[in-house]
Amino acid sequence: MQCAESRNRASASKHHTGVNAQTTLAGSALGQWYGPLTSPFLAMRVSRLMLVTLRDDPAEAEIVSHKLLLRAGYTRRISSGIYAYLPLLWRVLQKISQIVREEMNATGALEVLLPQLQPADLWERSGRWAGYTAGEGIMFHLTDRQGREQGLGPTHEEVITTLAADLIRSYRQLPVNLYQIQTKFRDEIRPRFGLMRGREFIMKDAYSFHADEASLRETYADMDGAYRRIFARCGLRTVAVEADSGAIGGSASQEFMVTAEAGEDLVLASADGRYAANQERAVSLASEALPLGPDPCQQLSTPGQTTIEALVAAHGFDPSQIVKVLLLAARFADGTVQPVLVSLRGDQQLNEVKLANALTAVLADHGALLEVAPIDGAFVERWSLTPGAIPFGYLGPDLADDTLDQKGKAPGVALTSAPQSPVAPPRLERHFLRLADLTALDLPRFVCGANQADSHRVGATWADLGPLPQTVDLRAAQPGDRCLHDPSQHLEATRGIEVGHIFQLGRKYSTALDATFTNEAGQEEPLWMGCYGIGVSRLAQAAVEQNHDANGICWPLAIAPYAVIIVIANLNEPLQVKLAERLYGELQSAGVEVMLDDRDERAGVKFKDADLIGIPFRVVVGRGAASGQIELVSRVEGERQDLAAEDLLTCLMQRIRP
RNA sequence: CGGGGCGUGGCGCAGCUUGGUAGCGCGGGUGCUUUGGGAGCACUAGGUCGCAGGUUCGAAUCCUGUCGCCCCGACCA
Repeated sequence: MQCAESRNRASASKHHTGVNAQTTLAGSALGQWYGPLTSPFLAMRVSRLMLVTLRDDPAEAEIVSHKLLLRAGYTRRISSGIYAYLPLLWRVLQKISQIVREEMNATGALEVLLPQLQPADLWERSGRWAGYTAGEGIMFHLTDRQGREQGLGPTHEEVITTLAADLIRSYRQLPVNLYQIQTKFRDEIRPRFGLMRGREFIMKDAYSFHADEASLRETYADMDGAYRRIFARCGLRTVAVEADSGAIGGSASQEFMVTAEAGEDLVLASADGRYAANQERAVSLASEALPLGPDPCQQLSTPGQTTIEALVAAHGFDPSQIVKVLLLAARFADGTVQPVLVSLRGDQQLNEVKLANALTAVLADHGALLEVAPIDGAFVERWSLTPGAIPFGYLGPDLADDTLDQKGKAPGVALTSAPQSPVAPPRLERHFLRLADLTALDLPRFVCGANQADSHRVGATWADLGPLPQTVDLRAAQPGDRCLHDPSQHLEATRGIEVGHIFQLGRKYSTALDATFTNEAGQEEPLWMGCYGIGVSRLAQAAVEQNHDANGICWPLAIAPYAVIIVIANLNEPLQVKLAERLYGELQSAGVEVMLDDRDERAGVKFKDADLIGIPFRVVVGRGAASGQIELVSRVEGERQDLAAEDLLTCLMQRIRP
């Protein structure tokens, strides 16, 4: 299939007017968008590549990988969070896809392609339509000409589970694992960093179905292994971490992080390598609290001391002796607005993700959690609460429910939400949900607000404060914390880019969408499910973030758009052109993915570009061409090697396929 | 959504405070010279300053609105 290019090689003139195989759009005959690389894509003349490299960093890019992908001509922004994949990047994406495909297939997973346009009623059945389309929801949605609502798939649980409900009847068909590599649409609150967080991006997503949880665990472990092989084959350094399941739901989940400074996630890991988790999820041992003196509880005048810092400065307390109280309001899909009092030890920070999970679990009846926001003056006004009833800055865990009483207007009159809102109108609960982190509840005696302005209590005990709040793990683990598995170990922080995530979903979606099978005993039961994602386009950029130097990208060989670039140093030297063309043909024939820089540019320009676009091996055909001598340069090590043209193929093959 | 910043030839920027109808570098084209790490010289094409109003004799510049893009945040009372 590479014959078209071979034929043209002979006719390509010095001015490169010959039509190359690449321009015949042979690729479209592949049929599959994300299909494997085939021979028409084996080689490329740079003069035909529409390659535009930039000298200056584009103003739109902030992080190095984004700058390099733009400068080296891999991508262009079309609008915020939406990018075109140019020819070189498309090859990278196809290579990554192919590695993913091979490893997925090796586990017995089946490739499919599911619709991106998905009917609202599917999402209503799973209970996610409102949450995904209203407010902070990320699903692009539209109404078709029949007036039916449709969403653009941000993920495919609903579709795949519906298919499973249709197709899976018996335990004899199980387990199965289906995957696809496809464009996803997510209307991100804030797209950023190019392909890192786009609104349209390429993802591999897989969904497995099982007769029981043990089988799910088995496939989950298979996926863990497959993912490790995929990232290793892509040449990436990754770390697998415990993760929060987030909006997808379910129980166990693990993320795969490409370690890089520009990563959006914070990973906390122990030096012994036995524990690693996303900070959202991480657990650790808090430091011991300093004990407070035995004096009985008494009021302390603390005018203007509304922060932990001020209390500490004025009275010499240690932050660990204080219970701080955060006042928040959680809004749910059914319109409920639930005031929440969170008690934390003064030296600890709230982990919002843990809080959101706790709220979702405790108040499951109210549907999806849409928002958690602080209660402040604006909130008091909005809900016509008694002004001044809530003594901000002096809150105690026992703040009375009657501070939520309304003054004046009848409930809800002045504050209905926009009439066209798809979500139920908000309705304020008139009592607090009281939660406390274990580190706060463990304090025998502590300092806390007195629920009146300018006053705290010293030596309070939980017994003094009425009913105990619900105990939940709410504190954020921090770098330096002691580890649970071995208190002599401490958590260390690394930044990471999440490129993969695997979940044990359980039966959440199968139950909601009535996807059942008949078990061995002849009874119907919901399928067990797992899901497994890889951000293919994000992975490409993460690879750049992890593999670059001052001169440009240094692609790992396995995902480089081409393995080799042959540079003709001086196009006016017929001997050089002739030798380069000969080597170009030889490498193609040997199946090497090779590009030929046949542009009429000075050598320096071509060297710079070769470095910038990051091709792993550069062959320079220059002055030595007359005597059949060429130069082989490795992009990463920069090592140069002079050799006879006849030895190039052998030498390269050793490097490329050791 | 809140905060901050930015929109001026293809790209990166200056000009704006103190209104007088655009400038620099790179890039593009042509020619000559040069030819192993982003060449030199000459000539040349290309923008009416995001868009819409307004003020003014006159607006890239001042005012209002609007659109787009980037960054931080959307928890710590």
